[in-house]
Amino acid sequence: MEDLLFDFDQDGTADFALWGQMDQNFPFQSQLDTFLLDCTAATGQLSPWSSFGCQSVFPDAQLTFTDLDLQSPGPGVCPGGESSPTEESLDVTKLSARTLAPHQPYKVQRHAANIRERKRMLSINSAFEELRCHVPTFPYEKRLSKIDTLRLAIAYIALLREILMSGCDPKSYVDECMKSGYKNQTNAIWNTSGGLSAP
DNA sequence: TAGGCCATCTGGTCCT
DNA sequence: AGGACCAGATGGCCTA
Repeated sequence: MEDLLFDFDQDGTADFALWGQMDQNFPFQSQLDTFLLDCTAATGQLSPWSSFGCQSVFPDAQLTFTDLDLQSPGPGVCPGGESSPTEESLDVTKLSARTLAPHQPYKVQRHAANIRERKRMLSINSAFEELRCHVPTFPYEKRLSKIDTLRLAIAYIALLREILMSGCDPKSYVDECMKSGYKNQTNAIWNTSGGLSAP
């Protein structure tokens, strides 16, 4: 599923679509993401190229938050289903004044580590979003998955490299690809989710 | 309903 | 010692 085939013969507009921007279907994540991105940026852990502006929401969350009794009892176990991030954010807000239970140092450390990990993943995700904005897609395509984003980026870079090496006008090069059937030197395929075939 | 994708938690390892 | 990074496990959501 989710096959993205950059068929240069698709229609007469394909060559321009290649250079255009981009994913129109991108739903700018959830309120939570925005919320936590705010927090992340406030703590200076956002990826350096991110352009998200933000305010600190609970910058000291690592130090203040948690009702340890509400923590999940084990890996992946969340009471009442996965506690939605929004719910957790609310909990954090509600509980921010609480102090950490001194007799549960492991849980405190573990929870702090969880928060750091979440922030780290958010910074990775923001980098993926940034990358998605630089990988050409057709407007009607749905949002690229992470793996598709990486694969398309690889293929796109390969194409750009070939254009540079060729010294041709980019549009002429693409036109030539369309006529002859595109196959680049690295055998990268403009096809996602099916996997890039190795050279 | 199965499979894909994703977020989150967790424990281990490495680095500073 | 504490933080960053990583991979495995788990569960939720979405789509064909």
